[in-house]
Amino acid sequence: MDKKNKEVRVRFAPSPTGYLHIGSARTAFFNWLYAKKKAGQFILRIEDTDIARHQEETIDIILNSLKWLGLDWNEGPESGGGYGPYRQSLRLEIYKKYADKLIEEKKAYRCFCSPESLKAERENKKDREVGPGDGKAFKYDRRCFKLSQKSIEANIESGKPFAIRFMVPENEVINFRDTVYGNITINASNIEDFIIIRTNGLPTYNYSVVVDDALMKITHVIRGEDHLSNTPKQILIYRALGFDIPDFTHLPMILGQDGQKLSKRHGSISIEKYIEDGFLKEAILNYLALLGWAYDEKTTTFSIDELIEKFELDSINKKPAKFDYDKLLWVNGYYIRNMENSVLEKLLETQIKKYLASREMSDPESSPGNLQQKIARITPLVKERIKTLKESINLVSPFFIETVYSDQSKNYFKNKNIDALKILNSIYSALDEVDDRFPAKETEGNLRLVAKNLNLNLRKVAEVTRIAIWNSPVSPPLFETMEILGKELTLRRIKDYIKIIS
RNA sequence: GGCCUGUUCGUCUAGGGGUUAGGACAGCAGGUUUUCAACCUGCCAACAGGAGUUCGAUUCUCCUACAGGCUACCA
Repeated sequence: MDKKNKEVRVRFAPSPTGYLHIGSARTAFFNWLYAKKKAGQFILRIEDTDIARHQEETIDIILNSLKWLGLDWNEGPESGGGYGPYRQSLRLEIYKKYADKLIEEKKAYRCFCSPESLKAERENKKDREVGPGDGKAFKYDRRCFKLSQKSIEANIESGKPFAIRFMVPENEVINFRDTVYGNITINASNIEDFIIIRTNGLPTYNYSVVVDDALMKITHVIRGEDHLSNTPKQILIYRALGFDIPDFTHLPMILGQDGQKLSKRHGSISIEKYIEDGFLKEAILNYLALLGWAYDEKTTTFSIDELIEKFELDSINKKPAKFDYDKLLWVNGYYIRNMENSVLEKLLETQIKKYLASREMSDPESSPGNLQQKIARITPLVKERIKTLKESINLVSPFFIETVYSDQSKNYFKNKNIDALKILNSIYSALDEVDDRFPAKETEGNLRLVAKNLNLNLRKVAEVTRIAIWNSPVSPPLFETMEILGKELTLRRIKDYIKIIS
């Protein structure tokens, strides 16, 4: 069939060694975007062939992070599909079958050498090369390929463990075109006979990935740049097995601010952590899209639909990108600011409930319905002031918990040339005159009057009030805040604070 | 060591044989303002270095430097 008309099938193939890494999330996202753009299929496959590092429970974490990001897949371990199973640990028979075929065709062979002895040889070679050396890396000398049929059988008979090595053709040139990196040519003589099936019967990455991608009819392999150097090996396998070779697209790495591969010491690298810290999936995805890709010279924010429309694999650039947390924060704030209030309310509600639960309290004075209403009134006040959902707690907690004045608040006016006590007494009476609904307009009007009478600017009066009712020099807009707090609470706090500084 | 790849403001990037090298984040300054934000205005700031090709190179070629990846019975 014409390649152009073939249905696009892409895949994301994480190995369950921890959590969904921010870099893997980008890889998944670019695959997903491409599938959506081409109305193709997005396949999820779990590469769990490394027993030592494999952790069963992390599969769920990864799947949940993908779901949270909205990167839904058409075929995968849970959903199934026509090309399963979608976990490599369940496909061992398949790998074995093709390995046997390769052995039969003399394109692979059993290797009885022990890993330990080979490792020793390798080290040895390295030591000897402290001088100019011969310019060649250690390459397995194929000694097990040269074994006679008889000794092979004897070895098998005696139960001697073996791995299976791929027989790399000599003097073969491998040439492929990467969507991002362009034409890559390397000579097979630089590649040693690498292992495709380990002694324990499990396949290695470079082999299983080919078998799976081919059998799952993957048309476009989109993955991290760390696999670019592995691609020639894989192409050799495709050729040996007579499989169609897919298109390759390698994505530049994501690095930490120090230019090193993004790792734990750079801070948050798992999607989970970003969820917990109050990031929005739209913001994360938008930011990730901009790491290594740009649409034009100015656009920095894209909805998912716009990305699907505008995203192109061949405009991805080659340079590794440093992860800029500040820019992510900005993007997140942008999305919060531009969000429907009703949507933000729900998110804030979850956040606030979690916070209250962590303090083992429910909203002290409101029923659940009241809590919702209260949050609905608070939302527009904080919308432009937060960069993450989690951050909202700092700004909003005095709405929900009793104030315990900090030392900073208690001493706030000590060395300032302000008669806070006098001002507060005036404020108290001025506010007491406002009716019980405590509308912002009226409280503001009254406080302006106080300012005028005391010959102060509103700024000073607001400052004093803010410390008293909010226990902080920073708050949401003061008069709206008092309105939501209500007359009773507001006045009570002012009274409390007066007592403290008296 | 070998092989592969890359290098535009601090960061993400646009651009591309002749441009005041553009935008965004961050930073700085100002405006607005009841604080903090948001918003508006302005400023700072880049083609790694050296050769070559060319009338002209940041753009093309080569070399160097630096960085990353692979070179595993990790993925």
